[in-house]
Amino acid sequence: MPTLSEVARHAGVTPATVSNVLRNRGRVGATTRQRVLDAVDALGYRPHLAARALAEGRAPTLALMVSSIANPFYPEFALAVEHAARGSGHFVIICNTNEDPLTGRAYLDQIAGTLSEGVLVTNANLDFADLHATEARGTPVVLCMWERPNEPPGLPCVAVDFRLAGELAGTHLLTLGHRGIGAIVGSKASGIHAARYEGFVDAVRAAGAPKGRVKHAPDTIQGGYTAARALLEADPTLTAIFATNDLPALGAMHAAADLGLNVPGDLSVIGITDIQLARESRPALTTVAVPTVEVAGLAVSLLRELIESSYGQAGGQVATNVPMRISSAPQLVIRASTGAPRPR
Amino acid sequence: MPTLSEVARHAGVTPATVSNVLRNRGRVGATTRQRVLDAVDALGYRPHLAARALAEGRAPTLALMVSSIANPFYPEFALAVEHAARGSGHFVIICNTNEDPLTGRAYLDQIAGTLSEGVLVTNANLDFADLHATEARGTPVVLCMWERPNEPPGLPCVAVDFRLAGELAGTHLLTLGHRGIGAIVGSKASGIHAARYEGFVDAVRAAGAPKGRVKHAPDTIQGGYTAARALLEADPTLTAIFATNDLPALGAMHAAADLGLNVPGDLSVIGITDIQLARESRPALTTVAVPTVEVAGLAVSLLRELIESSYGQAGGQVATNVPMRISSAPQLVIRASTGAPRPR
DNA sequence: CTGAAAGCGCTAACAT
DNA sequence: ATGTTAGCGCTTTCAG
Repeated sequence: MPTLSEVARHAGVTPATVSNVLRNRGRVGATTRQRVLDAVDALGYRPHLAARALAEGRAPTLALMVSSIANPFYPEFALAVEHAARGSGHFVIICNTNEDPLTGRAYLDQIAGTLSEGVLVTNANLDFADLHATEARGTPVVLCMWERPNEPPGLPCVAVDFRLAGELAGTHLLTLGHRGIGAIVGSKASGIHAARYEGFVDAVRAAGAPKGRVKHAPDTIQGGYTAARALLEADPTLTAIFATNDLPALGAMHAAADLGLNVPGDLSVIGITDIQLARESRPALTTVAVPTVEVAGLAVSLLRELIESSYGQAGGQVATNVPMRISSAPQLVIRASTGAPRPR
Repeated sequence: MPTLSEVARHAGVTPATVSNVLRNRGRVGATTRQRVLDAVDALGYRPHLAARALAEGRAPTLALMVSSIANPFYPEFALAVEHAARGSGHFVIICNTNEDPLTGRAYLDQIAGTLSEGVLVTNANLDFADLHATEARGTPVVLCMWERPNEPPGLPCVAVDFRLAGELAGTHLLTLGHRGIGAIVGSKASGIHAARYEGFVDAVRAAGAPKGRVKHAPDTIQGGYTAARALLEADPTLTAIFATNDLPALGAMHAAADLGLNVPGDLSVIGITDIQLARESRPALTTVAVPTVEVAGLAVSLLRELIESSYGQAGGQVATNVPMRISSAPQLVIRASTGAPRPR
């Protein structure tokens, strides 16, 4: 691998000049520039990113913390993040925490500030203290999916109004005429889906409808399946199920199938997020769509801003107030899994 | 962020000594070592990975080239790769090529050898010439899912006997009694699923069964859906569908549902790979499982070996013969989407 | 067993 | 418009 100096020698100039033409800095004569450019591709020169990172004091990567990329929401989000990141010349390192705060901390300790100049956090079950620590050490952090626009966390974030998402789902079901509605809410350790459920409950209460049954479940198809069966067996009069995420909603549809229930004839099912699979399930899942791509874009651009401004600052303590971006509102997407309850 | 020298100063030793204790190199006195260790965590020191990479002449990351991480197979594979990579202290950078060779090349040009010391390639539709070029520049490359153990590519790889996978699928259907079988084969530009289809055809031919219809389709649920409908409409007597991948197989099941066909009563469906979704579909998909985790492990360890040995070599030209690892055989996993054909 | 010194490949003032 | 000079933070001979 040829180095900058080799290119310089080959072109009969100094390394500084080569560096300048490569990054369009100090003005360089048109003829010299051409000579350098020729040398560059004569030798097949590629800048050494690690060397550059060291010299610039900044790394060309962003770390994306996810609990497990096997959950289909994350790949979709990761794709959008990568797209946005490339726009600013960043590569993205995927950090699977497997829901383990220690793994998360290990990642943060190792790469934050040394290999990545910024950290994007999805619901990866990380320790907030660790996040604050990495921020204090000078590496900006942004939370990608904060669920409560009205209750900012202590960290920069992009928020999505998930309470509204829950409300929209509830209202849709109510409007259709459902009164017996079961709810499957993601447990995720820290009751992370609480806002979604609150929105749902508010909608139901506003309609003066009887509050239905609730069951907590892991954020998986299987989790939703089990929860739905339990719900339906405990109360066979339920005509609809609301899940705080698409995966459990999909599981609920499977449960219905196994119970001989037709969706949406006998049971309506609605989720939240609108992952790819929601479009591809049979019947297609009605859900409340979260603007995933937009959120990824907002998160990356907020992170970039924080990164830029952090290089102005002295130590690590950056901004005075913690910034929050709010995504556009979640939107109800009516597909085939919901319909009017039919008298049984 | 404290540096090595600061730690050294704090501990009253020189940087060299700190480096030594941190990496257990030159022998260091127990007492000095302790002093250093204390300084390290008194200051909260973290090694600067970019600096280390530069000094060592090697980077702590591996690049994983995928066509699009949105295809559910890749996240599963990526997870396994990351797990294996962490075992050797590597982070993994996800490179989505979106099937575009130019994007792939851009990634290779930028990170291979400067930010990543090795490249893992899945069916990302890259230009082989580019791959050879990065290899020639000294960065090892390994193909993760070569489909023909008997026809090694010119690159190091881990091969899976996909011909056998196709054969297993075909045999299963034949054994069940099917005679009218439709096939959906992934197009993927370069007819990448040819081996799978050949195996299937061989099985069918060996049984003296009439060769059924074939339809090419993209490797998606939608692609399988469309292809299956076409197949079924063209020949309603088909009692089974073989798809060269799980996603199209899932699509075929949806098509069956929309056509009012019961699976497996009216139509049996089988795929290849055994992605997570295959287990979670209704009915659960019968498929031929590929040892994904094993493949990821083999790929990473082969890559590691190539990396180590490449540091011995002078320029870039490494081994004399191109290594190939072969995974254990694909295995039929019978679930609920296949059964005996019922007379219609 | 520990220190001194050179340098990885690049950037960034500052000179010229 | 180009060259000089210092490093970035770490590793690594080679001395002591």
